[in-house]
Amino acid sequence: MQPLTIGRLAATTGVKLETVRYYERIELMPPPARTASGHRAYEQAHVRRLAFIRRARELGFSIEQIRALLALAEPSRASCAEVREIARTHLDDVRAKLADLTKLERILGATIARCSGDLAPSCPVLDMLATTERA
Amino acid sequence: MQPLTIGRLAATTGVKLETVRYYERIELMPPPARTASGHRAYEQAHVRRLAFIRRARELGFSIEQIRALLALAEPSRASCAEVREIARTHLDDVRAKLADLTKLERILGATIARCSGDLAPSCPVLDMLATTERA
DNA sequence: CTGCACCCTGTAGTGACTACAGGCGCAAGA
DNA sequence: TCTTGCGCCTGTAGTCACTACAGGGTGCAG
Repeated sequence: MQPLTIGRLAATTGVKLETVRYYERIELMPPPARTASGHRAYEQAHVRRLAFIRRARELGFSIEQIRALLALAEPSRASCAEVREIARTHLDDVRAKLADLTKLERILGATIARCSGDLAPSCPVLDMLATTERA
Repeated sequence: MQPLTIGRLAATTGVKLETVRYYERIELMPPPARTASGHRAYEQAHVRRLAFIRRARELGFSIEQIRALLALAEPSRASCAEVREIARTHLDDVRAKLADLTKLERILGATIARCSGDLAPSCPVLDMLATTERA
C-alpha cells in the first residue's frame, strides 16, 4: 500500500487538510513519516484513526473525550465499561442541550408567530426581550 | 437615582463583572461615567440595556444579532419586520441544531443500550465509531 | 521551462467569554 | 492609626476546535 499525501488523507476521510495538521500538533494524530523533501507520508493506520476521530467529532465528542476513547481502544479492550461511561456522560450533555433548545424553540416560535411584520405599535419580539426596555 | 458600581450592575442583571467590561470593550455597552478615582458609574439606562442583552443571550442570539436588535430598538422607527427576520433566522438555526441533536441522541442512546459494560468480545460504542458509514 | 496545484512552517483570528497579574481606593475592625 | 480585605482598575492570555493567512518550497503536466 502506497503512503498517502496529507491532501489524499484529508480527501479520503473528509477532514480538512489544516485540521489534520492541527490534530498532529495537539498530538491527537501521531506524526507520520516524511518524504525526502519533508512532505508527510501517511499509512493505512492513519486513515483508520482519523476516520474514527471524524466520526466521534460528528457525534459531538470533545477532543479530550476522543483522546480517552482512543486510549481505551488501543490495548486489549477489557475496558468497555469505561468507554460506555464516556459515551453516557456525553449523552447526558446532549440531552441537556436538547432540553434547552426545545424550550427555546417554543419561546421563539410562539413570539414570532404573534408578530405581524406590519407597522405595528409594538414588536412582540422586542417586548419579549425587554419587559422594561423601550428606547 | 444613584449611579451603580460595576459590581452592583452585575449583581442586578445577573451578568458577570468581567463580562460587563467585555461588553464595553466590544462596544455592545456604552462606556459609563467615571468617578474621580476612575470607577465606573452606571445609570438606570445601562441596567435596562444589559438586561435586554442578557435575555437575548439566554435565548441564544449572537452578539452581532443583539447589536442589530438594539439598533432596531433604539429609535421609534419600529421596523418590526426586520426584528422578526433576525428572530426567524435564529429560530431556523435553533431548529437545525435541534434536529442534529435529536439524531445524535438516538444513535448514542441506542448504542449505549447495546453495551453490557461487562467483559465483552467487542464494544458497541467503539464499533459504531469505527464504522465509516453514516447512520 | 513555465505554470500551477500541492505541500511546508508559523502565526493570528474566530465567538463569547474567563482567568489571571499586578496594582489602587476605601471602609471597618483592632 | 494601622491594617485587613474587598472591590475596583488595566491589560494580557487562555479556552475550544478549528480556520485563515503569509511567505515560502516541491512536483508534475504541458
